[in-house]
Amino acid sequence: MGRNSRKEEILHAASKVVSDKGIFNLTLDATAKEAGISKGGLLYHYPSKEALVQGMVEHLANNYREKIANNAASDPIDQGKWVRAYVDVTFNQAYQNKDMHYGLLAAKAVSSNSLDPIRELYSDWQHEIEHDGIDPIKATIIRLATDGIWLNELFDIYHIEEDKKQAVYQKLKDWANEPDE
Amino acid sequence: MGRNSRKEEILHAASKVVSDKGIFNLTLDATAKEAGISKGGLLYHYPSKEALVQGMVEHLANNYREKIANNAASDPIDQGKWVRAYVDVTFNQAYQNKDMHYGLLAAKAVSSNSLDPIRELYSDWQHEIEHDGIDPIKATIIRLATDGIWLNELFDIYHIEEDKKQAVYQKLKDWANEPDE
DNA sequence: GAAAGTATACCGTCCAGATAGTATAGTAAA
DNA sequence: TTTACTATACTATCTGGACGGTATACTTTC
Repeated sequence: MGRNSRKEEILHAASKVVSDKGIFNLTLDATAKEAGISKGGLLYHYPSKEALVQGMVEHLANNYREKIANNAASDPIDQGKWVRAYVDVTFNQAYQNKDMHYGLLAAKAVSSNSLDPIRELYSDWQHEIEHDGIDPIKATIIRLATDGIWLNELFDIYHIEEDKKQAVYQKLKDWANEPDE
Repeated sequence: MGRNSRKEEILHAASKVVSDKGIFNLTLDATAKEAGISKGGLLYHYPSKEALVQGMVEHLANNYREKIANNAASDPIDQGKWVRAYVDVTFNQAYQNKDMHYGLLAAKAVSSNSLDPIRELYSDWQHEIEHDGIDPIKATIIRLATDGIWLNELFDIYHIEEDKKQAVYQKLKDWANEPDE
């Protein structure tokens, strides 16, 4: 733990700064203060602001990829397993460390390449989802609707009510269980 | 035209700066240069950066609201007209001045209240969509999937291919035409 | 086993450059 | 004469990041 968790603490602190104060206030000073270390210490771990944001994105991408892969692997039914995994993890697990999503906001703000790991991730998932044994367009719509929820929340445009969210979740999962039409 | 279009030109220039150089480079200098006016002239129209961003968001919200309201009003069939209007406009019209969406990015970066007009807009639409004569959960999913497309593009996470986009569009419209289940 | 060296993990200060916003003097046109 | 600007100069503040130092633990060498 000791060795690695320090860097994670910093990433978490950076996310919190973005979440609390917005992207423009994601500064090295603020991050260091939030993480309880000095600016010098922060720069020891992440030698530039860009490296810090890169770290946020990579951490997020790795976590997410692993979760969904595990979920898909443990699904007893082959047909639709990737779609279900995507829906399940995004609805139920990703919200627990939602603050990590703020890494995306930061990445979008800092530079365009820093989003590369995310683009690759979604490109891979899209491929799995389209070859998942269910109608690829329907599968894509399920994916897009799922994205719609978390992107709306991330952007602070529309926050779906909990009961409505559950109803949407159920319907999307039902669709993911129907065979090819 | 003369009086009002100057302000619009400035808003457009600001969007272009965000689109080309990212949120962090949306500066007053860069916006003025892009709009072909002096910094003093820019500040004459928008006395602060926040006012500029506010202008971007309000202009975007007004345009969007009007387009969808018109589309819904001219739909011969009552049932599902708001859902269809939302899907139609977002898929077909909003992409033409896509750069305006960058106002959202800027607003998200600058301050949280500047997104208020957008939040109100979406809150109103969500209400219409849920009372549109079709299953409200299904209607919400259609809305979310539509959001998924443009938010993914705005965020630069996933760009759907044109033919796939058309197929999704068709299926969503079909669903919006089916009666209540 | 002491001395010397090396790696890791920080701290705190300093500075150049960028930026928002102000001020001001002047211009053109309606 | 008011409106709609241009052009330039200036201030105050913030920020990234470089840098020099410190503390500790481990390793090598004699």
